[in-house]
Amino acid sequence: MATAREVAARAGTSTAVVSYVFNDGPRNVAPETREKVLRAAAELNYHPNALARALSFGKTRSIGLIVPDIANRFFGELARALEEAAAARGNLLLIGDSGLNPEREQSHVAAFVQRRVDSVVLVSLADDPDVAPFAEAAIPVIALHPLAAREGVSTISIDYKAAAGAATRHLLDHGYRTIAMFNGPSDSAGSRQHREGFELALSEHPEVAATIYNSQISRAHSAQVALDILARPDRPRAVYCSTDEQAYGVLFACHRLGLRVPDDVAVTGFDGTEHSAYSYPPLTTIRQPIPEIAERVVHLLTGDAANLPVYETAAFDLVVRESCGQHDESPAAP
Amino acid sequence: MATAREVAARAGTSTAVVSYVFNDGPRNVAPETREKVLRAAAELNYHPNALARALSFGKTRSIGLIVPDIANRFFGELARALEEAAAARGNLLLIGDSGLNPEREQSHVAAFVQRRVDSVVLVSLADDPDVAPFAEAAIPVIALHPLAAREGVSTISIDYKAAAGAATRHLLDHGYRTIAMFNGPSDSAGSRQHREGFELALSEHPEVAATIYNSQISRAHSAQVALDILARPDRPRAVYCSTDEQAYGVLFACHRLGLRVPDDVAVTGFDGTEHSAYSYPPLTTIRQPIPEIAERVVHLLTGDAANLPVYETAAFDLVVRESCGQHDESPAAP
DNA sequence: CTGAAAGCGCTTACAG
DNA sequence: CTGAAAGCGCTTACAG
Repeated sequence: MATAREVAARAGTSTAVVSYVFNDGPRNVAPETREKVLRAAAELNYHPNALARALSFGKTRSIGLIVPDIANRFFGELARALEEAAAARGNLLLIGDSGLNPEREQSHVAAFVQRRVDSVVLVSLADDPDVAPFAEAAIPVIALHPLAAREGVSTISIDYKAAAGAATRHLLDHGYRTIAMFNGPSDSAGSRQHREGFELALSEHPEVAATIYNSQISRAHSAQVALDILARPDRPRAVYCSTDEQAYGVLFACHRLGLRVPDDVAVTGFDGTEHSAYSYPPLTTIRQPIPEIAERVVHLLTGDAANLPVYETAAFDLVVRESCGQHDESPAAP
Repeated sequence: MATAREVAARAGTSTAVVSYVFNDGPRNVAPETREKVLRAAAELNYHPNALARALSFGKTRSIGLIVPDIANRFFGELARALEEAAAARGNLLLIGDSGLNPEREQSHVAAFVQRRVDSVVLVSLADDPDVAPFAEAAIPVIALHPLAAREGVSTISIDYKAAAGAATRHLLDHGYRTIAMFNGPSDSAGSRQHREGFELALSEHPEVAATIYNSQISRAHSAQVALDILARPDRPRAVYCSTDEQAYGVLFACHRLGLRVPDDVAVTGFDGTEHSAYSYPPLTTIRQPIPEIAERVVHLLTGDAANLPVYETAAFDLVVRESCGQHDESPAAP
């Protein structure tokens, strides 16, 4: 690979000027000199070494993203949106996939510190992730989920409790009086907010029988749990799911058991990725504004760090489709 | 961030020794000295700067991955498997998502060259991607799809033609005599092989009426195309899809149109990600051996570059589920 | 407008 | 076993 030194030699100038040309500054370069440099660079196929540049400049122009599971559609859409927003500002997004393994997550934290990413977007597997390495390295972090302890870590997310309430209330408005909740596997801040929203909505309807179950965030496990619960004679009339993935598992179980959705069992999801419109039947769900969140996050992370930390709430939508029941003008008892 | 110099000073030794300790070589270090270094490093919270290390060492211990769309489950599972295999060898996987945008793909090529990844795993949007920048930088590339021109670029993939033939033959064995093919959008080497395998299988059955359609690799678009085709009176009895995503779109269209799968329309997919087992009905599909391919790719890429290029074929499975028809012992006409 | 030189934080022959 | 020093390929005050 050609170096700036070689380009400079061929152009009959110095490495300083090569740098000025490729960075459009910080000094001006005479038009002819610039031309000569560009020509020499093209002839030698010069690609500035980003490592050396970063080492010298002190910034890598890269943002690290840590997600629990990149194969999960929600995180895939998130990564795509962040990548786009980052690229628009000349930044590279480095994706670290934890693969649902907390140790892997920690190793990504270490890797990102060592690679000196400028900032980090974190969706942790842990309720209270250890972000000390980032703090010590003065690397700003924005978490996209509720954190147990907010010690200086920025947070941008929807109001899970309010969203959970909205979905639950929609089920209640349909007239369903036995409702199961499929919540996430652990007692995390996130699942706690789901539960609080769910229970708050139900508290207005003391006659409603509700049960809370936990399942992993995967179709496979959710299906397994649902297969058991929905086969019982006292199966719930409606199921609130804390993720679309879990909802797909419940839909699968319904089909397996010959139960019709929404006629026998109503289902709502949560996250609202594009695929939720293509399930059978299409899924009623809470849509998270992924592009807006991504744009906002990258804006903050590439801007003045003095504006951080930040604790922001993004707006969500309840997207009503067919999995929860008829869309009557009057959403009364079916 | 503490530097090796500061650690050395605190430990009363030199940066060379700090390096020897953190790299376990290339020179030995006396046990007490090592202890002192480790203690000083811990006290100062030292994290070696990977950029400086890479600049000096000449290797970044990172592998670049370029995929067409990270939100597509197939590429998500691929990224997850590659990440795992890379991590097992102390390498970081950098994921570049092209977001179905060829320009973005090219910018990832440039970014990876500038960041001096040690090697690249490529799934291109183009039939004949421009990998010259990698060649010039002496960065080995393994493509995971058939390439139009094999000019020195390694390739590891299943035999698409044989797999397409297997799926098509399965449909024929069920007795279906009008079969539509949903192929990818472009005239790429990949879609050509799908078509060849499809047509070769059909050539043994001149009585079969087959039509080939093209759709993008997305549920949304495939559903749209299928909604049109399957609403016609002369709709096909079976649909061969060149990806699971397209198959999900076809399933959606069937449900929308009130057609039963497989009783009215049989469907097969291609790729065989985990989700194919949870569709309604579960999808008959060709399963690609993602973990094996990932393992093999990373093994080759982190090994001796003299072994490259390589042109390998991985084994596939035909996974028979319910979307194609009854699983009788005797797969005859239904 | 341009160049010589120091410095970013490591690694590694080379001496000792 | 250990250290002084050169070098990886850039950027950027500092002079001119």
